[in-house]
Amino acid sequence: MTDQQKDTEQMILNAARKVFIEKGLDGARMQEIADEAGINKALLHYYFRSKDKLFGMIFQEELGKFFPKIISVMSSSEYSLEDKIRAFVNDYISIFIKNPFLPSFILRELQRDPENLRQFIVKSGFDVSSVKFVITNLSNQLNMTFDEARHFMINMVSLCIFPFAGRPLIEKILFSEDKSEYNQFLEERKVIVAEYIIRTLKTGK
Amino acid sequence: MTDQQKDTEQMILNAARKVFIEKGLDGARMQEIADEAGINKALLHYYFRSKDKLFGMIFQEELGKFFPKIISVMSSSEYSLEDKIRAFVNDYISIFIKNPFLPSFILRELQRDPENLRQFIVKSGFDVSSVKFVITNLSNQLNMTFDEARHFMINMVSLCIFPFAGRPLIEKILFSEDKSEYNQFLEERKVIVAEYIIRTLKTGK
DNA sequence: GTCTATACGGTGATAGAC
DNA sequence: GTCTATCACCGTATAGAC
Repeated sequence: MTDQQKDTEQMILNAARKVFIEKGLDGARMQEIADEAGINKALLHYYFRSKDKLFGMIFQEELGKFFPKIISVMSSSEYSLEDKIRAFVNDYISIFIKNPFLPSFILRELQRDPENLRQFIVKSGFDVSSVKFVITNLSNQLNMTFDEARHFMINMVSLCIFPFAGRPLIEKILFSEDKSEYNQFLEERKVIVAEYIIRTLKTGK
Repeated sequence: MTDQQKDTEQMILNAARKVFIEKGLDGARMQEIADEAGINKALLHYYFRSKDKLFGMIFQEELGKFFPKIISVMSSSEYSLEDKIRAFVNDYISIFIKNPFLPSFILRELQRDPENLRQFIVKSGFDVSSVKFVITNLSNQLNMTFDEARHFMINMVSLCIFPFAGRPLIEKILFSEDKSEYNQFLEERKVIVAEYIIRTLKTGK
């Protein structure tokens, strides 16, 4: 593959990523992706055959980003549980600060087509069983049932993700016009959410 | 307006609600709505002029459901703070159990078009300032800053909503094929989330 | 009010020149 | 590999009969 090919392909992917994440599969237009990439529609099909194929590439990539890579840290024995929670929350929220529309994108497209999810998860290289393993560990450490630990885990993830997925609404209702205020708020959550969760552990369940 | 008119109009709205909520504005087809309502496309336009207009009706309605009506209860002085939290969480989660796709729908469409949000909120009759009032009250009762109380409030809402918006993903990763298991899980959260939040109040911040 | 038929624009995809 | 031109289809919207 020549450099030129690689460049064009990459430019297309970058353009597609931007448009698909903002508009979704249904809302995106091949013309808009072509414009964004500075080429024409025909070339999109030359490289990726169809809109669906191109979308698949992007979705796969983004799903990979979405899955918390640090999940395995949660099951290590090197750090205290509290520090693991701090690391998880901090890293996960940081990912979304870097990719603010990632949560909305993933949630939207999963809703649109939940059927193919399993194969996408497999291809993304995410190890589903590791999450169950983490939860089992949690249930042991915290004297909880598996079900309770699952609630706990999902609570943690909810607190990280929702302020991104619900940003338009929350921001309009509870924040000023100044976007930096909400960004500041998200920044604060790296610490606040972790401490909030840890606090629940200090009282008996 | 005759009964017949009212019936047809209502049938269209019911069909449109179902299709729009599932597919979103971009994914929905007027043909599908017509089929669902047992009529033809032309009649849709006769009653609602355009797809956008029809969508607006539905979105407006659903946004009204989405806003927690019980928010004012939070600022009453009749119940203890803990009981108010229990009531809020219980009622809010109950709404989503009855309307499981409401959160995804609202979040998706807000993401698509955040601009017109303000006017939609106004028309939905939701009083934005009441939320700020509740948060101010919270900050007084809990010896917090406004900013901290806002985090607290958003945490509470996150824990209620996210398990619905993220259901396809969570269910696939952490639950069995049996749908009733996840429904049971959501049912449990009416109590678990409230107690989880209350627990954070019992340790000093 | 409700239907069938159709106009009209847009969109994904392909053909073919260079 | 990249472009222009074009096709075939689909989706919204309207015309007009009943």
